[in-house]
Amino acid sequence: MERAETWAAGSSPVHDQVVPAGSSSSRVIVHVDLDCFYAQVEMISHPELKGKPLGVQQKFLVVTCNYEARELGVKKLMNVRDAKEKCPQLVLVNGEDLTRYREVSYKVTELLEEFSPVVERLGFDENFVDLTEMVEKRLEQLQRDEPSALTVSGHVYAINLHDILHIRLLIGSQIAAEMREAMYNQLGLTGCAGVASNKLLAKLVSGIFKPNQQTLLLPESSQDLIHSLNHIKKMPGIGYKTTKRLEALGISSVRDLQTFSSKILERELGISVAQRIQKLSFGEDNSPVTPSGPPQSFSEEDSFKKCSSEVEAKNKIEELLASLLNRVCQDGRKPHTVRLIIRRYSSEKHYSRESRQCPIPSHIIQKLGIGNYDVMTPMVDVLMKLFRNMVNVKMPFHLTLLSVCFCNLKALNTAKKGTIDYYLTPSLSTTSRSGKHSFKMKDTHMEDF
DNA sequence: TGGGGTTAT
DNA sequence: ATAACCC
Repeated sequence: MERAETWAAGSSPVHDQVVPAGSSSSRVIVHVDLDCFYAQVEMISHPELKGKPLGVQQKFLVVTCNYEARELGVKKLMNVRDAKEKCPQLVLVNGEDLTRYREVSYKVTELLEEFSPVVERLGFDENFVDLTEMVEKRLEQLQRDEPSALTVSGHVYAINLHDILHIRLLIGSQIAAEMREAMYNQLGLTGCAGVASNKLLAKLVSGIFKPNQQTLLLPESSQDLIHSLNHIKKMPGIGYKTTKRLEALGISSVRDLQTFSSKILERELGISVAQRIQKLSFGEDNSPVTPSGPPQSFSEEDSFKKCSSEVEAKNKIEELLASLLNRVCQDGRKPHTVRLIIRRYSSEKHYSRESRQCPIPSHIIQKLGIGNYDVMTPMVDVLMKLFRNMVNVKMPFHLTLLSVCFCNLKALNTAKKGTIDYYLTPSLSTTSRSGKHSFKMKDTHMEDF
């Protein structure tokens, strides 16, 4: 593998900082970012596509593409028309079904969790891992087994081996290299990594050398890094809306935000957002790496030019629901809430969705683990009630998106017979022992209950 | 702009 | 239920 790079231009002043081992104030975080993820998954599924310019299409967009395509001028989220014009040889595959991408995405997260359980997902192709504890262990092991045996492989710039913070980050970058090696050996995937002292900096630095490389940020270079962002909208955590409001205040650069009056910013954006983003502008981010665990929700959506009848809507909802039920079945947990989301056509207005949600009736929840067709009809009925609550079907309407979401997921019941929980659990102490449903219990695995 | 996700209010 | 953020 290529060597790890350290992003630091100038010479670093050598001031020894004494931070006690295990000090809570200094963390080692890695951000792992897969290269053009959907395109990589497609090339693994279809090896004959390797070497060709490849784009992944959703509706009329090329949502991502491999580096061969990028060299020929194709960009992410480019129109299919423009992309074909730029690059007539472009091969397109449909990527509207996310199933395979989702599966591979979780394999990556699980692989990273083997290094350290504290892994936070960001989308399908990015993960943060808090390496602080693992680094501490390796440091202790080094001091015990091989005193003064820490070697730097490859060229690392401006590192001070007498600075314990540098050493800890360096060990973090060694772990990052092992993670990328494991991703390649076990899953065939390449990606970037950034190692730094917090999530913001790790994420920013992971993108410095692209593709399939990793970068270590030493604390002395963090100001250079954040000022290399030429606009505040590039700062993760400052989105479309906040950018507009900041621009209205005359703030456009990172330094503008750093030097802007905190009082006025708090008045304009609220204390929470103001304080958070102003700290971000200094490269400060104390947000923890929060283990993602299993997903909080499952959703499926479809967008289209026009849906204007109830029958049409019902057909689309049935399609979304069928896929969702398979996913819920695989997951094992049971959702207790269902939500329907729509987007209405509007000529100008920016992108707004409406939703209605309700609890899933308990008799439907019980049938969720096992099958498909018993649940299909009553669930569609529930969803169509939500639909008619949002859309007056007696009036003309024009929708451009439908989405169904299952959330409020609860683990399967582990209540054991004879315990208080058992008798307080309706599905166990009442329904499953009484009458017509009891035969179903024979088909399902009792240890699941 | 797609087809997903999360948290805060 | 919506709005903001992330990919």
